Amino acid sequence: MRDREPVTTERIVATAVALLDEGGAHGLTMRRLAGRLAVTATALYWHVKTKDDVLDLAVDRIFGDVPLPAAGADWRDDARGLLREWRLAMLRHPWAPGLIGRPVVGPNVLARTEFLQSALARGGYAGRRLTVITRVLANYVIGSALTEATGRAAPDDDLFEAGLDAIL
Amino acid sequence: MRDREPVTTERIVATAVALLDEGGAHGLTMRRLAGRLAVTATALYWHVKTKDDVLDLAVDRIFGDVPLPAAGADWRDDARGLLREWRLAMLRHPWAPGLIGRPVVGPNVLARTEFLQSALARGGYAGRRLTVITRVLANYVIGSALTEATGRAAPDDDLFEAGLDAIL
DNA sequence: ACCTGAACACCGTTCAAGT
DNA sequence: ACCTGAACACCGTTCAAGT
Repeated sequence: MRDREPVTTERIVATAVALLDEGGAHGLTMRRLAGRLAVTATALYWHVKTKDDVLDLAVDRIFGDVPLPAAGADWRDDARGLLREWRLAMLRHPWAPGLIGRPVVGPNVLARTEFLQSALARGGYAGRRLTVITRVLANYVIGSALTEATGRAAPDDDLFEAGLDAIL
Repeated sequence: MRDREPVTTERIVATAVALLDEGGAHGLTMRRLAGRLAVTATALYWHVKTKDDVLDLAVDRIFGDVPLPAAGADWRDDARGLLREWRLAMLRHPWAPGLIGRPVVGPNVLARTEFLQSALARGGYAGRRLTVITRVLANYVIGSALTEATGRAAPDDDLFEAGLDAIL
């Protein structure tokens, strides 16, 4: 009852991210989420259709922290900088890579993917070659984050960078 | 009560895979699993420590279907053949990529990773370069399977193959 | 428009008890 | 050794009702 800011979708998502950071996928519960917002669990369903919605929003939310710089001089630096930050954002929220498999693509993820693609296009890639290289890079980042975030492989910035060297 | 074969860990895992195939991560329930085996939910806990154990076993189980050929003449064919089958196994069980993020590595996954690494070693990779290329390839496969299995990207064998061309 | 309360149909897991 | 039954502390979600 300390909590008197109105419940908004934004506050729901922010709190969901906090809960996920604290307890992993296991830590997010509609009831717990509601408790944090000083509201009944059932109240959430006025703002949000389902728990899966909350998960989708939470995943997209953390990609909002990946800086989307203005296109710089060097397209390669632009692309690699984005991929670097992309990976780091997921390592900061280790529950994210496993959830990235959800079918929904949020606006933040979309914007970053498009930035990557346009940087590569400036590098001379086009058509099918552009599609291939974009996918290879994006999938490499996702796979890396997934294995590193769960401790299956120790996070290693240099190794990740060396992998980029091998591709781009 | 039709079911009179004894409950074993193997049967538990096989049934778990079936349940996951039918209903995704959402479809696997200790109670449902037990029902299929004509046994009480609590009986499972004699064979298995926790539901997470079942998930780990199920993930490793499907990698047992990835053929581990004898090392052939062409190391590149060996490596790419394995990666191809690896991806296909995950696409046959779309719940798997998202669960691959669990910390536990089972023996089947381990054996396949080692086969990949040894094929690449035959190709002349060694030391740090070997580590890097192994990771790049494994992470590319995992990332591809993750995005394709959930319909975020349409599965496309040729595109996947073209990605391999760009790396190896 | 926004929230509560009660209710429904579930969960995973523990533990004493049976055979 | 292997399984049951009862129990505990939870879940997500719907829906009528309140303000």
